[in-house]
Amino acid sequence: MAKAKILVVDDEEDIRELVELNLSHEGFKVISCESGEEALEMAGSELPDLIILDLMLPGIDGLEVCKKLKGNLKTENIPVVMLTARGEETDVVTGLEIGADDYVTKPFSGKVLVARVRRLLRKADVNSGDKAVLKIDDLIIDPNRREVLVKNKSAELTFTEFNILHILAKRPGFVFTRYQIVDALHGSDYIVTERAVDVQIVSLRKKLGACGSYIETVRGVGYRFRD
Amino acid sequence: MAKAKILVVDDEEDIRELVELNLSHEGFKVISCESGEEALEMAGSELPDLIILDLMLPGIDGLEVCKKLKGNLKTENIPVVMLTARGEETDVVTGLEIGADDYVTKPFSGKVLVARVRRLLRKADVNSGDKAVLKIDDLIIDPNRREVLVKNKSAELTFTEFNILHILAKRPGFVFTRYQIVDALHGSDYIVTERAVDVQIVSLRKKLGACGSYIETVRGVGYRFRD
DNA sequence: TTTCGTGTTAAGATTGTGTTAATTTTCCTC
DNA sequence: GAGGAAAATTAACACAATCTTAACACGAAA
Repeated sequence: MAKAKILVVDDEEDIRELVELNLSHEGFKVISCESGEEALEMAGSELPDLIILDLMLPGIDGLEVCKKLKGNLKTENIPVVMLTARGEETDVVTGLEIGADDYVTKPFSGKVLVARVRRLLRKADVNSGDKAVLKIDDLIIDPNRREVLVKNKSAELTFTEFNILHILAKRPGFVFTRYQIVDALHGSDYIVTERAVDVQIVSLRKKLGACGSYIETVRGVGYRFRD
Repeated sequence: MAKAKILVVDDEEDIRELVELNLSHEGFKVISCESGEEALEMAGSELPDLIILDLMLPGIDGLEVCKKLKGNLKTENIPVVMLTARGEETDVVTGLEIGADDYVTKPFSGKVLVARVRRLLRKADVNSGDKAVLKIDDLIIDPNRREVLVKNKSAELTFTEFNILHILAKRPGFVFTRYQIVDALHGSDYIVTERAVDVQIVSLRKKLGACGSYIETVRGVGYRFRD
């Protein structure tokens, strides 16, 4: 997976920095915040690949944040690691019931934390089902290689082009509005013109050559991959 | 989605106008009021698609309004965006607990606000449950694909044709006046001749071929989908 | 710096939608 | 039934909305 983005939520600066240091040292992209509210907001807008969540937070506490995350379609699949102090085991149980995916008790070693994170990311990666190779007639889309073959010849797509194609092709026939596409690409409240999508579609079709027509425009709505 | 109606509640005229300007510029229909009491009244009578609610209001404050909205069957599903000044974070927490769907802190950029509004509307749209596939004998209507099959052959409907068919078919036997149809398509106060609907119906029937007769005209009233 | 990816803007092409008006159908009354 | 009025259908046209495309701007990476 391309450098995973991890959201760290803790109100104690020491701990937050410790966690950040460990993770970024291992090549993860780290974003962070101090409160539950911010966490919910950032989870929705940044769509991190994993969230490390302290149990004790001012305002909405970790349990509540977790519950909300798991209750939201958009964030429900983001793995959550709970950070707890020893002696809060009761809450840990509750956390797991609520849908946290793992927990680490303070004090913890950086290595342990990183190992847990890696494990969860691998799991999520496998479960995401986004790695299946799609074959549609002369078109082969391989998410693992990030490679697209048209009549067995490689089409050099850019990052965004590939993602759009993948999004559409995963659900053939299903219509996506331009904003749904933008949402899937970047988080929500990523601000662009609808035309930006059109432009990508144009060059995507061009690069797909004969298979370009697989991408249909649905006037007044958006785009879809031919079924 | 037909032009969404948005209720803006703020006692400061500047802010209200700023919000209104941004939203109407983006094609939303905007209604507004200055107090919590009016907000509750208008929410009930106008049933907006979304409400933007300032936290600080004279009389009933934003939190209270939100709570009442979410506690009322009729309005509980209307998404609420809270407007707060920086430093009112504590209230934001409460706001989210109470059921506000998002919040934007002042000062805010118009683009961010619009992006948030769009996101919530999309979410509401997806959750609205209007995505069920309808099957009536040889006719299959799939809102996700925006596709209509007549005897398993795709009928290429335009945006409006599809919407009209969907509106009628969702309630077989139920008669819709031409104006009800227009209202459902575009908001109310969209000005057209009744004949405009007739024209759409004609080409709709033509494209539906054998299934065209499923759409019955009810003389002097409007149209209905055969039961 | 140069190149490449991405987003914006605006002009042009295409398709969709609404109006008008002539024509046909329906239904009511005689 | 026949006549007539009201309503619905239909086709032709105008214009409006939406999509496409090209040219440009900007920032990040090479």
